[in-house]
Amino acid sequence: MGMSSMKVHQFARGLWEHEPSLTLGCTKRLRPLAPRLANTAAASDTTTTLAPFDLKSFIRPDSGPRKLGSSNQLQEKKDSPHPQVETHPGGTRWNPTQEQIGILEMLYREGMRTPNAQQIEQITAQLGKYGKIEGKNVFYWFQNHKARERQKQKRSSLGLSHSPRTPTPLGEVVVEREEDNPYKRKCRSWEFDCLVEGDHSSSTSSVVCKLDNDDAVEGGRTLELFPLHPEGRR
Amino acid sequence: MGMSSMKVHQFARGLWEHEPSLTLGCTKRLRPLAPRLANTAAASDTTTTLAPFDLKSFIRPDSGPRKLGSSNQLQEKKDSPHPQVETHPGGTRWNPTQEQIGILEMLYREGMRTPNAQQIEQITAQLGKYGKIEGKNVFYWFQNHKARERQKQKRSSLGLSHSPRTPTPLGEVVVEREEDNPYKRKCRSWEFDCLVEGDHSSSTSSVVCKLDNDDAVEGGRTLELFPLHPEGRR
DNA sequence: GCAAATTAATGATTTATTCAAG
DNA sequence: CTTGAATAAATCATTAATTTGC
Repeated sequence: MGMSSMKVHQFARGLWEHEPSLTLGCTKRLRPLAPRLANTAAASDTTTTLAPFDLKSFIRPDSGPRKLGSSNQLQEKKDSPHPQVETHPGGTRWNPTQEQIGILEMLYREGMRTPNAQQIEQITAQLGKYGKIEGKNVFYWFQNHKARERQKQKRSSLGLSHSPRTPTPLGEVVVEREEDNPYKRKCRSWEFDCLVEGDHSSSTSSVVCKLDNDDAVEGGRTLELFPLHPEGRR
Repeated sequence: MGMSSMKVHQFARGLWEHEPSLTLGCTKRLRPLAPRLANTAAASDTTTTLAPFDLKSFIRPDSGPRKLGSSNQLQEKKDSPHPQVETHPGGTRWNPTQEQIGILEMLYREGMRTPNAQQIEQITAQLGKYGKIEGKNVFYWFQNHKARERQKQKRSSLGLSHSPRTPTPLGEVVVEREEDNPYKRKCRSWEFDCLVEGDHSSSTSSVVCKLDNDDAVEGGRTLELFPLHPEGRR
């Protein structure tokens, strides 16, 4: 209701009041700064139980366990009474199986370099049959593999240092210079198959990702998405 | 269970066997302008309960399910009698409002540098009251802002005298050497509030993100997630 | 005054670098 | 050492402010 919107406004106003300098900031943008209005966005907050938006929680997330040499201002408290982020089961880092690696390498050989969200989704689903895996693993794998192939190439061109290892996929083709693309970009907004549904009361908006997969992965596998452009850039 | 794995196995094997023919050596994709709309993996079949995992669709994304404005020159501008861009009027990139910028800058000043997923979620929810925004926008904003502030600083230190016009907020805290952290990493897997549910028949696994937000923004707002570690690194 | 051309700023992606687990 | 994970740097792409010509 109006109440809630008021809340937000209050919050915002509070912020600004809190920072006198902010006014400066507002007029600071030299060039592209238009007296743009917030548009109707505000209107949209019709009935809402506004979220807390607790600044403190932002600045000093409970998750800030150890702070290395931060030494920044903002004292922190090292509490962690509520591990809100349940340490996901599975523990550490992804350890790909042979099958997974095989598929990934094949895809790479085929030319895949930066799969988009949709593709990653599918790949992940398939590789999941061979072992626990998440989208980010696929995402990172391609990034790392690409970068390291390039590195390897560069290195080999320089001084051929012994490269004893490498379970070389026999018959592997040298992937020479498969890159250096003209770099054409599309810059489109990413797209995922996400639906937004207004829902019951919920002080904060929560994101729920539902993956309707066939097999029952151990209930509760988290699925992460990430920023990816829809079409492979190239 | 065994069933599905077997199937996958088949699939995988198929891929490998396919490999030779797929060598895209010849299919130079200088221009991914794929006329072929074969899209839809969705359309595909369902012949098997197993997902398609169509390699072709991977290599040749065509991902533009819809709205893919195709890429470039080439016959674009095709009408669209229905200006009904289901994409929001802003269609393209995020254009922050003053309020949004103000809040973000404040948070930055407060010391926030790399908000974690949870934080971003909250920030996004709040900023959403002032205008359309997605998590990735917040994520990028912090990255860009941080990088550009650093850039600015470096430049000013190198160049001539210290910037005379610094609108330095009186008594404002020094921007501190907020960088060059010892780089301590936590290496945790990102976490978002995602749930996985096995679901009804569906040839392909699809991801559905449900945001139970209050305001009903034009139905169908896409929500993207991104890779973020749960706790701010530092 | 308005609209095309120019330009500054900045949003969005990719690449390079780095840290740390095994 | 190898490589998964994460961030920072570099780069591209698009928008809005400004300029220019009428």
